[in-house]
Amino acid sequence: MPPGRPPRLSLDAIITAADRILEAEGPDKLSMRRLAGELNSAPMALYHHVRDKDQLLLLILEKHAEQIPHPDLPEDPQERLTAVALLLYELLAERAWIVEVLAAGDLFAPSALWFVESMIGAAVDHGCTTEQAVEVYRAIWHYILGNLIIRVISARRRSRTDTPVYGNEAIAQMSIGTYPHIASIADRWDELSDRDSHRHALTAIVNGLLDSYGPNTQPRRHRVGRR
Amino acid sequence: MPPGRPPRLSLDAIITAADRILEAEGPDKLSMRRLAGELNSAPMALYHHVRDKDQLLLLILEKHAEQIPHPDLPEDPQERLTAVALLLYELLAERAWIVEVLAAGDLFAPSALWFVESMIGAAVDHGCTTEQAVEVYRAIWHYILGNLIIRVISARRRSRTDTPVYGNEAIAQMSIGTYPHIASIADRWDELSDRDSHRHALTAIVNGLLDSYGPNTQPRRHRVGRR
DNA sequence: TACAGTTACCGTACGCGTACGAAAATGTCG
DNA sequence: CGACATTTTCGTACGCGTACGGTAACTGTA
Repeated sequence: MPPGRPPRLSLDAIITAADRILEAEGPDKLSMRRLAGELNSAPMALYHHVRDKDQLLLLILEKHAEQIPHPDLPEDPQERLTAVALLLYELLAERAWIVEVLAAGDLFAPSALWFVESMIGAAVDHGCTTEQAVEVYRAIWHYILGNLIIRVISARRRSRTDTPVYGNEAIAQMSIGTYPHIASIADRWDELSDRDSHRHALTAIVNGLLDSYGPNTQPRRHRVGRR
Repeated sequence: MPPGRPPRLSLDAIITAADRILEAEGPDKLSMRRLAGELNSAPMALYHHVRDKDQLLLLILEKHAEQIPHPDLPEDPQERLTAVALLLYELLAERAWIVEVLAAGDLFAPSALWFVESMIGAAVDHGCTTEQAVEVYRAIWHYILGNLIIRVISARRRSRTDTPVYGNEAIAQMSIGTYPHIASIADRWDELSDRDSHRHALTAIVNGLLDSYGPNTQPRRHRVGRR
């Protein structure tokens, strides 16, 4: 029996309670004070088990990641990389709350390392050096993160207030004459933005990255001609 | 002379003061209370001129954007798109504080619309339809944003505490055996992450996107084979 | 029993963004 | 001179994350 005051809280209980609030009432309702209340404890007591709120969210993500089965993947490296990236995207998109933490680092919960490994592995199988594969992985990750952040944040803003996003009027006004392309689609901007084109874009990005580091290919700083 | 209490504050003065704090002491020091103090005013007085802090930051960005000259660009659409994207990236990377607002929407200050227009225009010149060009632009923007966010946030974390990022120990432990590729570069992870490979990645992404929507090309949902 | 060591908890306090409504300072009108 | 409408400023208050230092509850040892 270890010495010291016996714990009343436990990391597991904290994570479970936090996850429950998250699922039931959304990320806005999850605060350290609220969580402590739920656990009949003081807010600062949580900080003995958790460094900060970000780490708590990360731990919740880890818990989720553990339960995600690893699917069978295509043989072809290029297809495989695309498939994993898409899978990762969709899993994260279902959990809007993580976006706030994801930015903190480029790797996530330990259990989610599988995704990193798969993506780097696919790039290596395709012919990349390990260093190149890491760069490919990071580029894809940056794209996914940027996409998620914009999607989540603007969705959240829409749900809070009914005023449209910041500068839509700016588009309409500024662009006439000066910015012909923008003007020509200004009225359909939101529609075009909402369309989930991420499948196509992700595929194209993967192709572009792998092509640039392809087998029998020296890294090219700029590829000017087409094909 | 309009009726009503004469203003003591002005939007311009607010923006200027905020920008000064930002340049001089960094984003951490810019708070609404501090800013109000600087202007010999009460915090809530600012909110008559500005919707919220995010909008204030956006206005500062707008002020910066006005002063950025529009450079000459390459003729070739593909090169041009890459050049604009790189330029945009570098301009934003110099202003780490904006990252926090950028997420709020996919377009930024009105003056920055020039970038959007240039990128969409280049894609159109390359042979994209307008709709496709918007998708290309957004994909590139997502990548840039994701890259910036990770770069800025992790840099900020490093500067605050000297403890390394979250799960580096997790990499080292978890990955041995299970995740061979990660294990093989675990010790060099930070080094590889820091390397600014964004030029190459951005070029490759642009190429991939334009190829996928290229001239004489039907939009392909998945391109499986190579070349 | 007394005391030290160790672990877990918590009370207080700070600065943050900002919602809300009252108050101040001007114009105009009767 | 009021009375009023209009515009701007501001005092108060809420909930947030969390730094800091104290206290409580247990173990072992003297």
